[in-house]
Amino acid sequence: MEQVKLSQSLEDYLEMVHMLRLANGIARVRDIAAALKVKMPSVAKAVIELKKLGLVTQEPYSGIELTSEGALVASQILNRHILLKSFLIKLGVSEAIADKDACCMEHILSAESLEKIEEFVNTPSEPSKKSKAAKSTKK
Amino acid sequence: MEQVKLSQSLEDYLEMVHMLRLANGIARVRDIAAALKVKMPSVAKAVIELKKLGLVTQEPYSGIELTSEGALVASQILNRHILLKSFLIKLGVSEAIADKDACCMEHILSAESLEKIEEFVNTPSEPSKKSKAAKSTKK
DNA sequence: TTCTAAATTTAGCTATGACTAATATATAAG
DNA sequence: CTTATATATTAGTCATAGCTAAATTTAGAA
Repeated sequence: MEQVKLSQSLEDYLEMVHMLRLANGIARVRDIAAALKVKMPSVAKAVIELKKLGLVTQEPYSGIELTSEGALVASQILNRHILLKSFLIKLGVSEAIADKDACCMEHILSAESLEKIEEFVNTPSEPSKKSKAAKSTKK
Repeated sequence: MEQVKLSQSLEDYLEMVHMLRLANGIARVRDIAAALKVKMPSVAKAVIELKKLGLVTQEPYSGIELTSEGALVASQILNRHILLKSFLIKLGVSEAIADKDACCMEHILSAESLEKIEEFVNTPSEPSKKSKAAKSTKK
């Protein structure tokens, strides 16, 4: 595997294809545009790029499919998103903001930071009544 | 104050002007280019933009100065950088990676997430088993 | 079936932000 | 003081990624 290097924008499009297919079974240009708050021609252009990269396929005028490599990359991105969202929520960030910020962070963090964040998320927190004082880090 | 909305790129340039002035007393195009790993003409262009926005001033062929507003915005960005770097280091990320990742995160996180991260950083941690945590002489 | 509306695509414009090459200015060496 | 080198600027190219307007195709309603 040659590790495709995607722009943040293309990562967003690819991830959204994956999410819409999980949610609706199909990823349509219209829905991608609505979800990412861009216009349909922007989606069409992005899909052309993703096709060139071998990450998606599409019959003309129909829904977008993921190739096996596209599915792999998309799920990696989605996993980062989920991890980062959980992480922010654990810090006390509201869900909506956690989702939005995770969406930006998922494209930029190094493997090392992601790893440490994962360790943190997987560390059970002590009886959290409201304590802002973390005590024991039991693993 | 009308809250200038800067691109990530311009935030990086403005922050670097500030850092170089703190470190060397002067921010030169050459040093900004070296620090941000871009070429000098890219810096020149960015400086033109920052001048238009009233954030920096510059005598032709000399160093870049911050306006009072520029200094304010730059120090806000730098403070975010410092916070995020401390945060990553507290999670166990190495200093170099923490610095690099902080540099990306500083442009994207919402006020709410920054606030929660700040709370986390300011929470004393108990003796960690692998204390490779903060101890470093940051520059 | 026919036609209208929605979805998709194409063409082309704009802004940002990088680059190289060439020019202008400043600084340092002799 | 003159000149070579370093620094800064200008001009122009390219890629990304958004947009609008217009053309094409699909699909649903009459």
